[in-house]
Amino acid sequence: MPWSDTPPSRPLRRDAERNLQRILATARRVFAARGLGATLDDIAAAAGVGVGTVYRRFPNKKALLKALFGNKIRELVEIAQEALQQPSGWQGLCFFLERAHAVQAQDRGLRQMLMCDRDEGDQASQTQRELGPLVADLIRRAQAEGALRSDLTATDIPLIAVMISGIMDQCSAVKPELWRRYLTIILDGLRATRDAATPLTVDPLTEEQIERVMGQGAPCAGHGDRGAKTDTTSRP
Amino acid sequence: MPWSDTPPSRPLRRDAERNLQRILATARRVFAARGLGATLDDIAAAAGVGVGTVYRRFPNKKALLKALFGNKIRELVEIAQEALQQPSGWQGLCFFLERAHAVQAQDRGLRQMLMCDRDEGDQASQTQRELGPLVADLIRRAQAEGALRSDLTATDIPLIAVMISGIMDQCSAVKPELWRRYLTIILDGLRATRDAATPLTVDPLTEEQIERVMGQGAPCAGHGDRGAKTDTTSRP
DNA sequence: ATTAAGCGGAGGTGGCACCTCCGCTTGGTT
DNA sequence: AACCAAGCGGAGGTGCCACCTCCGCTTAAT
Repeated sequence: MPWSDTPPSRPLRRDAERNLQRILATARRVFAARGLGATLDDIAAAAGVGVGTVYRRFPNKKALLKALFGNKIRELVEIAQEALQQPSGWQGLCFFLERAHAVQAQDRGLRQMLMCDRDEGDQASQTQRELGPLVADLIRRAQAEGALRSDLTATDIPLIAVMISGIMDQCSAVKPELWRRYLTIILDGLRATRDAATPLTVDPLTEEQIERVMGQGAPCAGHGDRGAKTDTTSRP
Repeated sequence: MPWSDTPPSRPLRRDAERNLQRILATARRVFAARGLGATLDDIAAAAGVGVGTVYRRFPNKKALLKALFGNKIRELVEIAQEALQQPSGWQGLCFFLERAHAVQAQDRGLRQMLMCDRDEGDQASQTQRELGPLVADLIRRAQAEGALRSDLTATDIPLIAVMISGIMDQCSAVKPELWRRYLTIILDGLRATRDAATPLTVDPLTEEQIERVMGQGAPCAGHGDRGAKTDTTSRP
């Protein structure tokens, strides 16, 4: 299964198979916790194997990522399909946003994958093309009922995901479920009309927690990403 | 003024003064456009001077940043004060969120500064401590009127900023004013009750634009930040 | 017992940001 | 006009870190 899709040339030796599984499991865990920036060296160490062992199974980091995230993204399509079964369009939309973000909440690497790391023909963007029509349908239905504000479009959904992801990235270490609080607020903003606000079931961050999240020593280590050098106004 | 706060040891030579101003102006522009990750080498080149010239005026990058962002952050305090003058609490809150984010929209570096790069006693976190009570007041007033949902707290404000910043970071190159669309939605989510949804005055991204924003080749270059190596559960 | 498959992890490679240093240039002064 | 300290440029030093390779040793399988 790894190492491109060459047919099962021959079964691996038992220890090798065990190591492979260890690597996959550890990689999932590490990328989920630390994001795609985690190095294969880190993963090897965490899995208790040498780097060489990782590189024998996967020619490079990208190949490992592909192996890991291939199906994960299909999950979103399944959630959208299940959402379309919901009794009302509005419920369907809520269901989708809730579940899709719950999946992303577990996995920082997946978030980065969805936000920006796609490259051309891989499953990621392909699956996302499948997702598009389903989401458009969810929106259409909810609007037809008059429940969803009429000026919302399909392209708003990924940008809602961008907002919620921001919360997760900043806060998951301190309060992993906090994103639900803000999704509730956003959903209240999406309703065409409503009376009372939906009660927030997740408590806000305390002053002390917010200090920890925004304060000194937070991520951005070394100022992280240094901004595209290539000008952002034109594209080849 | 630069180089710590030693008294005006002696006026600079005319050409040196000109270069200093060039450096400051360019640094503002570059950090605003590319974020704090921009290098002093980049800034020097953009300003048409050598790196050495930059380092003669500022001992290191941090010093330059301090010189640039000192006042910028006070601006937010002033906005909050002006917001407290508004006729209603709700209008005040809207005014504050609108204006405060408008300032951040112009400046990616400022955003990063506010989100995470503070270190202990500098003006940034100090000013932010000033901001706290003002924001708390804005919220109290808007709730007293019954306009703002009663379960919102002061710590929600910076997290709304996190969400909106996410939009700006992803989209400012493609559609700089897009954040207003999502702020409108969030504000509609913050109202205690409402009838119709506030019309969105900013158009959504087109399919083609969203492709450009999320698609292949986006930021995250090299996967940027590689996730705290130090465990996030304890702090010394 | 034999042997190919597998293993580990030191180290090579490349890239990048921060900053220093020193020989040349130039504004200001006398 | 002549002098010289202040200023300048930018090549290059330093440190760091991620990716990946290589080869002598170990071990499962026959």
